[in-house]
Amino acid sequence: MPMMSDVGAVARERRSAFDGGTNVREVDVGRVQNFWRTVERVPVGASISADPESRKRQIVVVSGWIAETRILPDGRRQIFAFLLPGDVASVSGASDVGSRGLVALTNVEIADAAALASGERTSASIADAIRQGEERLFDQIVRIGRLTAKERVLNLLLELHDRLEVIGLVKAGAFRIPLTQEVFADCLGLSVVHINRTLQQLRREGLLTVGRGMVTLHQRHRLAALACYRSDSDQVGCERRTGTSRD
Amino acid sequence: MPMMSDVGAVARERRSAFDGGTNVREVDVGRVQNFWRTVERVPVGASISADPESRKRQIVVVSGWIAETRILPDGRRQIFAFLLPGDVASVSGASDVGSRGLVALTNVEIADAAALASGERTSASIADAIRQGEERLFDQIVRIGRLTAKERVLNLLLELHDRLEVIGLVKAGAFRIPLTQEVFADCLGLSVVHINRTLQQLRREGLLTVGRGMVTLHQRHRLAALACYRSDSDQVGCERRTGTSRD
DNA sequence: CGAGACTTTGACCGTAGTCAATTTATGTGG
DNA sequence: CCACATAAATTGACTACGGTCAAAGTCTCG
Repeated sequence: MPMMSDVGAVARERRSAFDGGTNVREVDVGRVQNFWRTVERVPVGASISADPESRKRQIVVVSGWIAETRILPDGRRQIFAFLLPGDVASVSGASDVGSRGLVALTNVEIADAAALASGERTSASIADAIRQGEERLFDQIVRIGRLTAKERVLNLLLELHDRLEVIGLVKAGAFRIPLTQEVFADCLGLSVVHINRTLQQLRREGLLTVGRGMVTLHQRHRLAALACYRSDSDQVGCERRTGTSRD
Repeated sequence: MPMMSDVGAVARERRSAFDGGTNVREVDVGRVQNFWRTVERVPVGASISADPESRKRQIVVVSGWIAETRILPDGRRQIFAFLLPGDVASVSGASDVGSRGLVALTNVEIADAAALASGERTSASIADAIRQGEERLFDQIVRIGRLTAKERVLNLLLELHDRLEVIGLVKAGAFRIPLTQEVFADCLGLSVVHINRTLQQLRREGLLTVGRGMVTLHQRHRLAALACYRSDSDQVGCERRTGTSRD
């Protein structure tokens, strides 16, 4: 039985992402309409690059999942982060080997961040989204630099859970992740096989339920401790750290 | 015979860091004087935190090395980046477990970035320094996420070499690194023992010379390929990627 | 010269990777 | 609605890169 999949069927997350995602409410109607005019659709698997003329540009994810990646000349791939509805990212021109690139993991809708940044409240929330994105890079570094495979998987799932919850994409503790185990592996610096085995172990331990693109985390609090997970500001405890660890 | 050490004797890098480091020349005298007035000394080992009142602040490294780190509740440590003369970083209040903190790896001199950001040229170069710092975070993620121990060490050394060269701290291909093998390990997500063995291997292969806080990289071009190193914009080739690799 | 901080080494272990084959979706055309 | 092709998830066997422990060996410096 498959665990995750659905790399393309989850794109209709919903338009209302911004109602809860970034704090963009209370913007006057004119600007909102102008904003929606810039929305653009990107199909699964497509890479998002800036128009040839316009050097750089910042986009806001309206719906769908995007992966920020880099491909090494020998084929190895590293995914830096996942962009969810409400997230902001800057797009560079080239998406070739060696540089950073954005790839749509599902059908995606993106819009121009500039079109939103008209009011001070909106531009402030955009700046905030960017800051959070940077903050997550540090978590990512800790994850692949100092956590074990099990901790990495849990930690990432916890982060995704919390981020999705904020934008209302978690129902009854469960949420969709349109991620292939391979994508997971490339994000966490592990091999697909090992990701697979780690997930199974976590399932056997009853820590989570995963399959068909859906994930449910059980015992959130305990998981946070197990994965050295720190939700945004508060930091949680973390087990082990003495000699060999089995478990 | 020791390889690296000198965790504290290398702080007098030189005042002229900015002459070549960031593009801050041609600023009027008044501002420069005002800037130097904000310079502050930090002793080796001390952690740099923002004053209790002033929430956040940005600093510019004038001389010495700083490590941007995070300590996990169980003691594991991850170093995100090394800050060299000319680099800019934002300091948060707390430097406790779980959050990001700056630690002086040598005696350090730092100044207020704000004091520099008066002219448009200066503030532009500061923004540039920040952007480069962010860019390096991605390299760091690739390093610990997808490179082997040997590649990580070489890659980091190459980066440090290039950064130090720009600010004139490389003489005859050699440069000082006031880094303990332990610091190296915590940055690259490896154990001290393995860092030690990797360095020895690299030495035996004649790829580099290291000891007494000095490092010299031999065959730069070949190293870049071996370590998947991409100097700033251009990307270099990368070997291996098929089955077991000995070497 | 002794204490403490670093670097080295050796022995041994285990987490995670590689290969390759199998099973299970998912999707498409008839 | 079924056969087949393809993508994704699993498994088993075996390997190796990197970690842990612990005991030297070196430096540095007061």
